[in-house]
Amino acid sequence: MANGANVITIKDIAKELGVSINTVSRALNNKPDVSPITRDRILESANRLGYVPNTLARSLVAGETCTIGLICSDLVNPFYARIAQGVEETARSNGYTTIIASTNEDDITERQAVDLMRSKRVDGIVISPTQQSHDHISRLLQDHIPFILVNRHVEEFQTAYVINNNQHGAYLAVQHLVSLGHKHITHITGPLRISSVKERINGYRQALQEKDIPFDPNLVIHSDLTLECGYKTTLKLMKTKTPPSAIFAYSDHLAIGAIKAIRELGLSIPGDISLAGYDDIEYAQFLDIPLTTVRQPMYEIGQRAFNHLIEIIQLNDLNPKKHQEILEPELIIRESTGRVTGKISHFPYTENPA
Amino acid sequence: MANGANVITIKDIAKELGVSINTVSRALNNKPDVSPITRDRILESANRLGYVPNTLARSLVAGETCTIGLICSDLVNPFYARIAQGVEETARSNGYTTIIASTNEDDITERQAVDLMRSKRVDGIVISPTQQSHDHISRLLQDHIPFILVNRHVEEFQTAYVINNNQHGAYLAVQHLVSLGHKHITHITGPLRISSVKERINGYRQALQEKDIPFDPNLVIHSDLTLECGYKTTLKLMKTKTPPSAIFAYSDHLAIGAIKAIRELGLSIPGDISLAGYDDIEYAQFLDIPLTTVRQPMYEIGQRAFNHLIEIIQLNDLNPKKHQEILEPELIIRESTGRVTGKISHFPYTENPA
DNA sequence: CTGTTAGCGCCTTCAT
DNA sequence: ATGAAGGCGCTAACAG
Repeated sequence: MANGANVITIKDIAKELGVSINTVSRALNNKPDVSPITRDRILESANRLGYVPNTLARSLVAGETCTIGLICSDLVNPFYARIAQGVEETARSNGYTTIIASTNEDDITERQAVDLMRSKRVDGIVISPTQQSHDHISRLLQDHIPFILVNRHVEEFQTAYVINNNQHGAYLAVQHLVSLGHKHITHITGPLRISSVKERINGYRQALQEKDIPFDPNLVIHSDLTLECGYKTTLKLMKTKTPPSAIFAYSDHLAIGAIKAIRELGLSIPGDISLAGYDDIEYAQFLDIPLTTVRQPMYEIGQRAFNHLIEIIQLNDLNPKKHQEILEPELIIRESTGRVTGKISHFPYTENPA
Repeated sequence: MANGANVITIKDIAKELGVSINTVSRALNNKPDVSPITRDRILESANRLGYVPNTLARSLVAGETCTIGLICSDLVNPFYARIAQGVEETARSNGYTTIIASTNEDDITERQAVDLMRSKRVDGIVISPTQQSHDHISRLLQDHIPFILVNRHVEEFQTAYVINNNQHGAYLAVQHLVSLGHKHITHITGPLRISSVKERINGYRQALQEKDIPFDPNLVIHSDLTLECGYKTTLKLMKTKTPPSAIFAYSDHLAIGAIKAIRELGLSIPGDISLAGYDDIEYAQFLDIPLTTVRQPMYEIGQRAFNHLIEIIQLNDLNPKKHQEILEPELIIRESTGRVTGKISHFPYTENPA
């Protein structure tokens, strides 16, 4: 654009044809009040010269960009990629363009991304927030910028969101492990500031409680939500004196890291240790050991997030409660979970009953 | 933006402070000729009101957007996701924003994406082309819009590109299979219009030729480049009278589909059949059977593509030859390939020597 | 049916 | 050091 690019404008067309620029504008926008002959000449000319409308100028006057922003932590993570796909495809089929920004779970990057989106005057934003701070969220709220949260929600404010029922999903996974006889179940998860982390811990506790298994806070390990951290955490965990007989990982990504560690230690899944994940990313079924996991509908989350957002934008709907949606997850039992064998595990609870 | 969003402009700041709008503009852009006191007042006001500059307006006058476009087939595919990450992170650290569009390997969508980018007046475009048609590419060329191809290149034109040495990569993989005793090697690949498909076939032939194994065109199967197609193609292939003893898949994604099929048929890898992929996506090492594959540096491809593009943009460099780069791939041997066993394979070549 | 005028938000050039 | 004028490309409102 800055270069010597051949970018032609309606002015060029107008000049060539000896008409006024807004006759050109009207013809190009299929507005009435243009004679068929003139219209044809203009269309022909535009086509021949390779006219491409300048969206910047158009948006500047229209006051809308038909563009939405999507802010999430990591597009290389298939989980977010799938949500992004849901948002993008739905947006596109509704005439909207999506701008995506990755934050790498970094607060500053997230705030910059929000500013970027705002400076580009997107009509609305979909955010999967890092939840390290939230004044940029509250600013969106007070400036009446349409936005919706996905995966996570900020308890401090009433906002629109689309999440899955994290507590119930975690409950299903842990209940499954418990039903296989596991009592010593470690939950590897992320930072406690994240709403879904909290909710899944609640589900974990709920499932234990139901079977009168005491809750041991030491069994909840807070790492970072990366494959690498899943690997390191599991490695350390399995080398302790009392390794668990089962692991419930916050995400499939974390679980994949766990698989790597378990394999490296020469242990077998589920023979030595059972493993369950969360999300059901596409690769979960192709893994070393097909992974038992809790499926959440990523694509649909993206899709519905956009649908809510578009309503907020177009109806200028300021009541967030109408746009808070919780989708139900589903337990997918594959081969990474099995009956407790006690091969490597010590059972402190039964040995030293509370 | 269309809604009642509180979006404030330099005009608002000017009005509040009783100064002219371009004093505000100068202060906000750290230009000289503003008294310290005025500058402070303006900055304070901007900050307090939550001023966010309007990039649309700024770009309109500046004639550049500091935005680039990235067009590729599928962001959910970790291969493209990784390239996208390379582009996006490099762009961001250079002050550029990236707009991404997925084409699903569809020609019309690709052309629409190009038009979208052009209408948004991106400063340049990175494209992994579908190669079904190329007049949109030639239009970029004749309109002097800076762009660079990745992964694939269009032979018809001299353009900038960053690709990997596909022929050599394929050669390495097939040479490896041949060295394990395989003679009946099927190559599952994509449509012949794609440059990398052609080049990898050449590498496949080269490796066979070197060991005087006759080339049988029937062993090159053209499917689509999706996991699903890899699955279906392999299923059909393994049910024929003369299934191969090894498969070289165009991509890891295709190979994962093949794994699914092979597993479903109750066959073992590499016991019954050896399998090699291409790309080395992150999951390749965590698969059912860790996959032997040809690693190409996806992140670096994205990174270098941006670096070339920025040169083309800033130096208005119209000599594409300086921006044609071929990166070297690397064979990664894992567990999905092994010595030929002849368990399920018939060897038409040795049985019926040519 | 067509042209003129004005303005979206911002920046550049030239006066003051 | 500051303001006024003009224009980026486009569209809306009005005039002819």
